[in-house]
Amino acid sequence: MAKIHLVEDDAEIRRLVTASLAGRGHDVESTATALDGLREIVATSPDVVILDLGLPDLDGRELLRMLRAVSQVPVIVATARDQDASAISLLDSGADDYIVKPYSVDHLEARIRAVLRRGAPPDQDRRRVVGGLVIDPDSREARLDGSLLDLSPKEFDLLFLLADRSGQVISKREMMAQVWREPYGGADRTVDVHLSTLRKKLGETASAPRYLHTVHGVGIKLVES
Amino acid sequence: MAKIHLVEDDAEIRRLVTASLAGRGHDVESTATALDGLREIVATSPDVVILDLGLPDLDGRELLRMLRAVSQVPVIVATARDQDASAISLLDSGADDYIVKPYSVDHLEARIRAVLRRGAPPDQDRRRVVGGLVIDPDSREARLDGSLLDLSPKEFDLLFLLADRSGQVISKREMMAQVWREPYGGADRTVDVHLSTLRKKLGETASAPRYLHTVHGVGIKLVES
DNA sequence: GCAAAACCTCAAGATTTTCTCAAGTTCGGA
DNA sequence: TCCGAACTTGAGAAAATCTTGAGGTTTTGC
Repeated sequence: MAKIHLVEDDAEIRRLVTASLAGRGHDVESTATALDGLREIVATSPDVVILDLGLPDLDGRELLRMLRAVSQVPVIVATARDQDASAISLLDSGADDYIVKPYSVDHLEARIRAVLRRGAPPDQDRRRVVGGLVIDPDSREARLDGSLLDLSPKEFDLLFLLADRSGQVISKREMMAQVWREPYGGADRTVDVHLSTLRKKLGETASAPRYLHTVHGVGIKLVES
Repeated sequence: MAKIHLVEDDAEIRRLVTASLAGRGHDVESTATALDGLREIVATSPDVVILDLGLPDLDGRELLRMLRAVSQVPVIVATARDQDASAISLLDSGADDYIVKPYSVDHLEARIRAVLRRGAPPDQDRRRVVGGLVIDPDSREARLDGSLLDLSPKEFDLLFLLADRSGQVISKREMMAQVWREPYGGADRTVDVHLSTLRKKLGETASAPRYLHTVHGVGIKLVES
């Protein structure tokens, strides 16, 4: 599920938490000291860091500050009950959440989820739907009437460009500029060939198009039927 | 923002989605059954319909078909994950988009925006309208009394030029300059021939013009009747 | 009412633009 | 380095469009 890094000096707790989270499908690594932790976190860039206070070599606040200098990773601070106040104040220093020891792994996982959800980029959905065609640039999947199309990178980009402005005619010159990022040298069959294979994969022909309609002398537009 | 109608039999989901969308400034109504939904949609003509599959009284496809018989309103189909394929296939049956349950309201709103955007005229609308003639240079579509005309590139450009300055007389010299980007050699039948085919496609003749009026000795002007 | 000038139409031939196949070329991973 | 998918390129076929020349019509000026 998520890649988690645990910084915790108590070997027993480390073993326990690691095992529990791993058992829930997470990818867990751990270190026992602040400096090791810092190094590992930077090297492996986990999705979340769980940081125990009271590490032997460095104050939690100190580690947090160093970490924030090099990474935006969400951090959950774990603290013993009597250190409560100090943990809360850590929220101001860059921690994203805290949990009081001893904690249950259920609780911990709930916090992890919350932090991940919060930090995740607003899940804008860039899907484009045109009739029976669904094109999702995030997963780079395109479906026709529900079944997945096997498209090469250029083919996908081309189809997305056309779908993004479906109904509008797009010139080959523009396709070349958008998809290839190159100026268009007139006598170029590259775009044509890609359109041709695209048509083949969409199960249509140039003379009987379902989606890719050529507008002679101008370009191509994507509209259904 | 938009007037939305939700058809969803689960009261809890209905309450939740309604509240969320309303909180974002939308005007939301909802119904729990297909038949109520149909009635309400026809009566209130919303901007978008969100349609849950698996309604108690009627199959989603059935409702969609009935709805399409009386309305062009954009429909977003909501479906449980295991019904995925069926939802996608509904795209062929008149749905405009789909979303998989459970969905976040963020997602839903993104989809709503997408379908509304699709229906709305593009940012800047370059269309020209003269009587029953509509000419859209972005899609390169020209319609006469609602039905699509099949025009060649030059014909389209010519018609657009005339429509762009409808009411004004435009000389052949200028047409040649604008559409052909070439100096005008007096004895040139090219423009005449194109105007002729254009008239044919507009269903008119030179002696009984509806749109293309000849101004003897000067040029042509496009005005209705 | 007549002739000249300006327009219109038709159809065939010339051109332009697209499409597709097949044969290279590249590029990244095994 | 070798293999294979992806991308390019060239050439010819196929479409679609454009142009041209030869009349036929309508309009204008006398």
